[in-house]
Amino acid sequence: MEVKNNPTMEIVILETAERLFLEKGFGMTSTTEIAKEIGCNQALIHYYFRTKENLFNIIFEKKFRQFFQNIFVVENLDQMTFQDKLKHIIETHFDMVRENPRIPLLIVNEFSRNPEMVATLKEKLQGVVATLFESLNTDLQAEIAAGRVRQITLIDLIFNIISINISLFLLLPVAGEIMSLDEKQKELVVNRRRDEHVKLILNGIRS
Amino acid sequence: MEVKNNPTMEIVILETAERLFLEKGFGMTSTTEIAKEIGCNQALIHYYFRTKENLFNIIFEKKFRQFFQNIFVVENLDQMTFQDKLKHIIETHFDMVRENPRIPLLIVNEFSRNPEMVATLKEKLQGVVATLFESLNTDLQAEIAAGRVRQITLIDLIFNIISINISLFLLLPVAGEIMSLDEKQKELVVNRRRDEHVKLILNGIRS
DNA sequence: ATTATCTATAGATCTATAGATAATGC
DNA sequence: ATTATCTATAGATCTATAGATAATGC
Repeated sequence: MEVKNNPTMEIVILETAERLFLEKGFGMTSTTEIAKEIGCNQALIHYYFRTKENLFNIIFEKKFRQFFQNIFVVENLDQMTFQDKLKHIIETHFDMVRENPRIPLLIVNEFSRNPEMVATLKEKLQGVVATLFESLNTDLQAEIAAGRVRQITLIDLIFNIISINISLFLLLPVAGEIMSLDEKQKELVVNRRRDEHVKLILNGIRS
Repeated sequence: MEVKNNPTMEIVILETAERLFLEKGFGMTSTTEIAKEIGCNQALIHYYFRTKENLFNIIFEKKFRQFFQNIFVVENLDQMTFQDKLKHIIETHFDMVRENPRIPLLIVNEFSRNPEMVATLKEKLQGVVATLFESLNTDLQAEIAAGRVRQITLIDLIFNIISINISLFLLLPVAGEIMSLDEKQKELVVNRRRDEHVKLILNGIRS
């Protein structure tokens, strides 16, 4: 129950493990490798976190929350039109995924390795986004009633946004290789796609 | 140089390995496990395929080709309008991904494990789809010129289609769990999304 | 004879723990 | 004294190969 005096090593382990788990996944990352990367001995990893599974779960939970809590971090949208709100939401989400491009892959892979983990975590974030979604749904229904937006459920609309944003960063490494893009070109593509996603979603729900 | 007399076991190994690699990935599938699943001894896997890496590469190459060669399997579109062609392409692609929902994950994961593999394979399918794309691009440019479609590159349009279709099947396991959907409900979602994808893409490129 | 399958095993991991030593906080 | 770090190692894999035995094709 003491406050840790020197949490540096614990943090270094967490950061290094996070990087390696995100890069190579659970199965292809060993505690031996984490230790070698840090420059300490392998027993130290287990001293702080007991098991590899435990270390992974701590990191996974953090990343999972980070991703889902920030699905739509949106404030001060009250004055905006529905179109502008949506544009803002798409762009905010896009930027968040750009900053965390490997989390979706981590989650998808972890789900097939251990579905219970996701099952456990989902309860913890139930209702976090509910309020935003409720207000957004009111707007959406109003737009549909006014004939400015075609018949579509909020869930489909949100799924469209998440899908298009996530898959860009999932596919970019492979697509970049196939199309022989260097880093600079990839960045141009990302910026172009950001606008394209807004256009696609906004146009895509017109009536 | 002999014709194999009894290729049954070789095929059984390929099929079992394919299933396990698709389910759990390269790192978390062992040749021991493949053998146990089949009911033979582990040495047999190596007798037929020498190394695990080699076995995986054979399967990966097959899946990679299967996925990219069939990106758009489309025939007899000549009589159709651009809208109908596009609808047909989206639905065909959707159905292909539905039949092979785990290939995208395999490719994305393999790329971060071994980028050279993808680099090697891309050359082999260069130009396979080029002809279709060329004819489709002609149509697209005509539509844009006629003012029926907004300014968009063919590559962005295709990327939109692939993205939205792939991410549904990548995300469905996790999303289904989070939304507590059973298999029947998931199937309903998939059917609903199929129509939604067509609407999204077609509406999304309107001018 | 040749090919397929098996047993056995080498050698390289990998995870986790026990127990020794070094560093740190009173 | 307590906590952090290290060395050493047990025990469980895992991949790959060597060499024995069983099955099959002439």
